[in-house]
Amino acid sequence: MKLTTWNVNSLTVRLPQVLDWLAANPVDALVLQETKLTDDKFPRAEIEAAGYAVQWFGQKTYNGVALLSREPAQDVAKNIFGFADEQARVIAGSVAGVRVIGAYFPNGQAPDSEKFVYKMAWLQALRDWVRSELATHPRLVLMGDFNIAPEDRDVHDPVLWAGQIHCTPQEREHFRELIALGLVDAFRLFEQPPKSWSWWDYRNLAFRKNQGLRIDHILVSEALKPAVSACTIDKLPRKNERPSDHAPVVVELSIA
DNA sequence: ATGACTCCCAGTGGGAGA
Repeated sequence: MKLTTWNVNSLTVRLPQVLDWLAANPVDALVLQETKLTDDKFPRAEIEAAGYAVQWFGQKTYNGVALLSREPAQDVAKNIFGFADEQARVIAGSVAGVRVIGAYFPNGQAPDSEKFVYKMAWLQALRDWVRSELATHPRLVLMGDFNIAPEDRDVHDPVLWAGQIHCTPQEREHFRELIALGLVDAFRLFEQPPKSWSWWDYRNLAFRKNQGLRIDHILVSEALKPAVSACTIDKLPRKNERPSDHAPVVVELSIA
């Protein structure tokens, strides 16, 4: 079983790249972030024609998430249960016996901003909700654009980024608390190339210089951990013309 | 370097992203 997360930074712009990628990389489920589409504009027909069932939850201009899957997802949920949120950030569904949660975590903008306060509240609500989801769905995968670089080795220049958004102690503590629910960072189960990032700024030739952050993650529950056989970042789409600034992250599970 | 790029909605610029 293969699962993938990809922040596409506008599905309107990136749909052809997503379909090309899926043709070359068939997966059981793919969660997208930053679709930036209202639900009436979602390209359902094109995705279904490519052989995927799809659920989506979007809004104008910002945010927006989707869950593509070979088998139709069951028990689909949108956003964090019990957390009133005007922003479309979470979509969840059960695919082949695995609870798949796709999330676009708030950016937070700056540690002294109102958006950071929202990010902290969102993270707390997510944790409480994921705890209850785990209780009912032990086989669970939480993946998406976390907008958190968990450790200094996830940052191209930890001195430059120290205390900056994505790298604050508060964000990293929230990441550790998610892990403490009984999840594991699938990427770190394996030896990885040093300087592995999932995002590179569009500016400053950052991709060419490999100056990035690892902020897109796949967390799998302890029940699924023994089944994880690989986890990789696919840098290839970042080399496309008009790429997303994020690369897809792929996890492989040795289950049917 | 208070920038740089890309997207969006706007409307011939500005906010947001990370």
